[in-house]
Amino acid sequence: MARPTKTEAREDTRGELIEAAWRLFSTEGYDATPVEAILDMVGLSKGTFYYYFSGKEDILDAVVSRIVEDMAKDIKDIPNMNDLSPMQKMNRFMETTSSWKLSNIDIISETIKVLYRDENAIILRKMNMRTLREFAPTLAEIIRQGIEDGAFDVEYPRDAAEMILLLSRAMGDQQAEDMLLLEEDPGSMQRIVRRVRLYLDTFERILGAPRGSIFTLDDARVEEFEQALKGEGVRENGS
Amino acid sequence: MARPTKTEAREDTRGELIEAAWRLFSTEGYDATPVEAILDMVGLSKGTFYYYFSGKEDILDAVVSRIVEDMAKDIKDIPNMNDLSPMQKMNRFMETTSSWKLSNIDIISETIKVLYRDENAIILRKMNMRTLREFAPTLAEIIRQGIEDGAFDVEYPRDAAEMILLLSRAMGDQQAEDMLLLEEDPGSMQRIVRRVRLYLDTFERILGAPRGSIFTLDDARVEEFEQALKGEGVRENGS
DNA sequence: GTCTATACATGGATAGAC
DNA sequence: GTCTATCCATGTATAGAC
Repeated sequence: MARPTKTEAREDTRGELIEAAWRLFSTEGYDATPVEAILDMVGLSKGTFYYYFSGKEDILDAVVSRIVEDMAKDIKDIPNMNDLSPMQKMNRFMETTSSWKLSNIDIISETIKVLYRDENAIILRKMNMRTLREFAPTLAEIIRQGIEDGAFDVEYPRDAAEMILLLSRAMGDQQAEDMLLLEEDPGSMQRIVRRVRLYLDTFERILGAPRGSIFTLDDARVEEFEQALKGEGVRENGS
Repeated sequence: MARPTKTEAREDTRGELIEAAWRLFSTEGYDATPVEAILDMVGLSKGTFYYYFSGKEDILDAVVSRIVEDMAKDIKDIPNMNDLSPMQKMNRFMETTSSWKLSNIDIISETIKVLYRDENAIILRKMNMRTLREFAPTLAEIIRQGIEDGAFDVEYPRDAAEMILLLSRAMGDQQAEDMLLLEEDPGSMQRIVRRVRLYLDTFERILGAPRGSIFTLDDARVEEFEQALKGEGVRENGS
């Protein structure tokens, strides 16, 4: 693994470091990843690291920023998508941001297992703080539109937005735990579905939207959910 | 600071270590506290530490256990307090557990400032996990009683209980942040009150309780809140 | 069973040359 | 902008006294 010469590959050293850091943090954990390991992966040495970052926590911040900003790109436009109803916008928002997005549950499941370990609490904390700050305004705007539209009944859109984001974070926490349990106890599937329903219900209540008007978790969706989870964990009985 | 001889004071070495650890973790932070510092405070040396604990994270677990179990003692009986209505039990529960308990805000505010620093995320995480597990059954029981009583309308008490605990955790997070901001921007007081109201409102909605039936944040309470916060931070103008 | 003293390895951070 | 060399704090482990 010879280090590439200056003239070729190395044109975004900082970016490479961030990417390598994320790859390691998300597979090994934050504490468990020595700065050295990041450097090794990219083929650089210590001095260089401290040229680009003030310390280990600094590169974690950079990693988090990159991830959150990537997501932010996808949601910033939602309020302007005039072919969508407020409710559809809301759904789109939730689908884009929520880590419990079903479609790629198998892809991220390994990552989740790592991130939700106690020692990595700092990663999630930073993520959550950033997402709250970055996403709340957009979500508030969607809510505001919903109010005008008569779909929602909320007094303070910004507060409601933050509350919803906090709630979905909590939901993510729960689901991460549930997913781990699921590997040994497939019976906990019902509990998961029950919880998701309760969360969705609460969202609606916060928004003052009629029950079932948004975020319906219909049987098809549950089915999809189960499939995704089965792809994980219980691979042996390929039924 | 002579070390006490074996015959006298040292009869609960483990307990002393836990207490010292908490004192340091809550003032200096977890990472920032070397195991050495804990030992110094108690007057012991390294070997002793590893006799009682398997490592640094182990003593953190012990600290968290002690705190959570202390709180648990105070709430375990609430369901049996037959002179209280379900709503009153609910209120009692919230008052006992919530870190946003107003009465001692000035006492704990320094601690909060430390605990809510990113690097200490692991402490809060462990706390939250434990509280959820320890308190959810009791809270679920209270809710169950409320359902029988007709005060609440909930389908799955246990799920609702967990949801409420998650929500109060989120509330704690927000308030911790707000409190820090408050020191530079006293105008954020309104936002705090607004948020608390929204949270209380959401609690009620989750419980299917009539609006305003529980958790009322009346003006007297707000006043109390403001006083408590003024005692903190803005001490210079003793108005 | 309880504690002291000490050794060791890891890993974050810095200084300064090229 | 990148490297080498080095420092030093600190978590962890162990040998052995009482």
